[in-house]
Amino acid sequence: MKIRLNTNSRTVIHNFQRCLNRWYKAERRLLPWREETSLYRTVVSEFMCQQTQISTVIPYFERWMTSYPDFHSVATASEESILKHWEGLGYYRRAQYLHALAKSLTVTPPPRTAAGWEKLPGIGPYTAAAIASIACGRAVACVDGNVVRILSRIVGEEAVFKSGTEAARHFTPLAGALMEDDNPGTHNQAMMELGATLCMRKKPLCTICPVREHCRAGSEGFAEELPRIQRAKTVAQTLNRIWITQRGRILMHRRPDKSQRMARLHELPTADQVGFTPGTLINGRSITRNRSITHYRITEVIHFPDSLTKTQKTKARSNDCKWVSMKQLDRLTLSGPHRKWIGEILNQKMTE
DNA sequence: AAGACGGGGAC
DNA sequence: GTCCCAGTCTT
Repeated sequence: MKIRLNTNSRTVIHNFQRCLNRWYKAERRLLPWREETSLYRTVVSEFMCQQTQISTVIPYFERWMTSYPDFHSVATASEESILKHWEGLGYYRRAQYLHALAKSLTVTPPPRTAAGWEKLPGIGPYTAAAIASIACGRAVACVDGNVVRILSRIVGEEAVFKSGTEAARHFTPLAGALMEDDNPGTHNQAMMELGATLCMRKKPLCTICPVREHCRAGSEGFAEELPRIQRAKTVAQTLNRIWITQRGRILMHRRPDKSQRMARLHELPTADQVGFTPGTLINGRSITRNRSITHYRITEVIHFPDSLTKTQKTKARSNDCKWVSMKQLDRLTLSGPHRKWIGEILNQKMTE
């Protein structure tokens, strides 16, 4: 007999909800934003959790709450400080959107509906539903990567989706049909918790799943193959950067305000920005580091030229490069990998 | 609708 | 190495 979740049966839906809920109450993890709840803590946790694993978020969340206990303290903080708290977490636009959101809430009161939240910066369908359900008690289902994975397995959906976004849209009606009107926030968190701790991408724990009797792929043994989502092919890139110091200062590049990525963050200047042609760097000392983000694999080669020509210094200045004292370096916001590499280089130099 | 975003954990 | 995570925004 094939298992097929009948969403027209109130009895079936009710049973699904009850099994899920009972499991969640017994097994849920204690997370900082669950132990103490507020609208503010929900909003901050949802921003930090976008495309980021919970375990990565927790220390950032704690530090954030110590520095910024409420929306007001975020709204009045400098962007420099906001970005510094986000250093290493990635997707820095989230911090800038959260800053803008806090400022807007000093003018307009917080929305009470998902549609209202979705109009605010950095909030899309998922985050709007999460905040509206968890903090405002609205019965809207959130569909994140966890929920897509669970629902694709429950119905045994073998179609290939072109993107995660398309898959989320596809499963939104089903997620809504499974929604528990009495306790929307708990239901949504239970779904995501199930995805994070049992219905995992690899080796899902189907034998102890509270809703296994409703799951087609689980009962037929192909849960691990779902969902099927097309991924972009890995693209390799190489970037040459320059490490140049002069009288206790280091040359750093501040990314422009309008930069799509990492606006106003600092980096070691690229060879291009300082006017080094590739050929002139071949024989010099260098180190190589790798980083990856989404489907990009970036090899960064950091070169250590002895000095810059006058022309190169002029070019660097015109490209937003500035000499920064080593002491100030700690206060700038760098990307996570940059922060790490610079630390490694400085340690190396100390022991030379 | 597709591509950018530019971190990092878990295999 | 690959996959994808409590996704959103721009083009």
